[in-house]
Amino acid sequence: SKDSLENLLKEHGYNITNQRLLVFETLMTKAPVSIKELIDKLANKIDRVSVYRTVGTFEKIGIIQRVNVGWKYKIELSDKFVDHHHHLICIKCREIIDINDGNIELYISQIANKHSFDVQSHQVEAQGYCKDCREVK
Amino acid sequence: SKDSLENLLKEHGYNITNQRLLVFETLMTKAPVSIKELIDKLANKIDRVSVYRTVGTFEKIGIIQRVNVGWKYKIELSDKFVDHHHHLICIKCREIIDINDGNIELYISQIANKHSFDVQSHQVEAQGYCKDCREVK
DNA sequence: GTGAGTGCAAAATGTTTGCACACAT
DNA sequence: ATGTGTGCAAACATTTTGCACTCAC
Repeated sequence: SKDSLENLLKEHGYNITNQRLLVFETLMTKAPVSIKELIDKLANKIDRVSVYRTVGTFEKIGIIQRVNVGWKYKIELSDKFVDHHHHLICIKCREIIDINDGNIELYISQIANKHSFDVQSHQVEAQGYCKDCREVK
Repeated sequence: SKDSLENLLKEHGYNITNQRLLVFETLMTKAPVSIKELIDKLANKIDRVSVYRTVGTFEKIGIIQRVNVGWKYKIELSDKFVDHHHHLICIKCREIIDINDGNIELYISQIANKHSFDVQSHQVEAQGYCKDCREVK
């Protein structure tokens, strides 16, 4: 049921290029990456500028989403490719733990209804100490 | 029960200066502001660099918190000065609607427990169309 | 062949740092 | 008087733009 990169690109009238495939491939590693990490990982394959542009078009057609980590953002594949989830972020070791649970969506839509607000997307994020770090705090 | 700026500064060994008072005053207008807006509003009173530094120290001692709006961040007074809340952000008119509700904290702590995660702070944010904009979408 | 995509250079924007002077205590 | 805070200049980092060349279709 998950979409394919090629289809999404074609659907929106974008060409399939080696650079776009490479960026996508890098994002497939699952963990959110900062744009700097993305640029560095692909440094000798894609120009920095093209990484920015690819991220821009990927975002526009819903291939990726940005998640906020410590007031910088990171990039991860969108719900079209990965199950919808949220993040727990350890403020010591910087680990990012995915959480999946339907209740929160229900909760958000209830609140939104009260305000006649039509929700298109949402994020939940919590910072704290992960299992390993909470002991040595 | 809310703290005062002066106390917090003194407690942490910071001086009370006109610049810090001015930044605080600007944030009192309640709506989250971007750092650019802050700099511009105070342009002929405080140097850009000092705004950055003031935001840095305010954040360090918990006077302000950053909220994410469309992958940039904005700045607002922390829970020490304003009741804890979350945001609905209209993707058309950019209005930010505060939401207050205790259930979500309960929900987050439940999930965190499952992962033995010790939550220190959290954010919930939803994007969509506000009451006025959903009709003309 | 044609238009979309890329790389390179450069501009624009955002943020941090060093240092001399000014101000709060 | 002392040391913290500020402004200015400059460094540094991040993101965007212009343009000629290249590649996907």
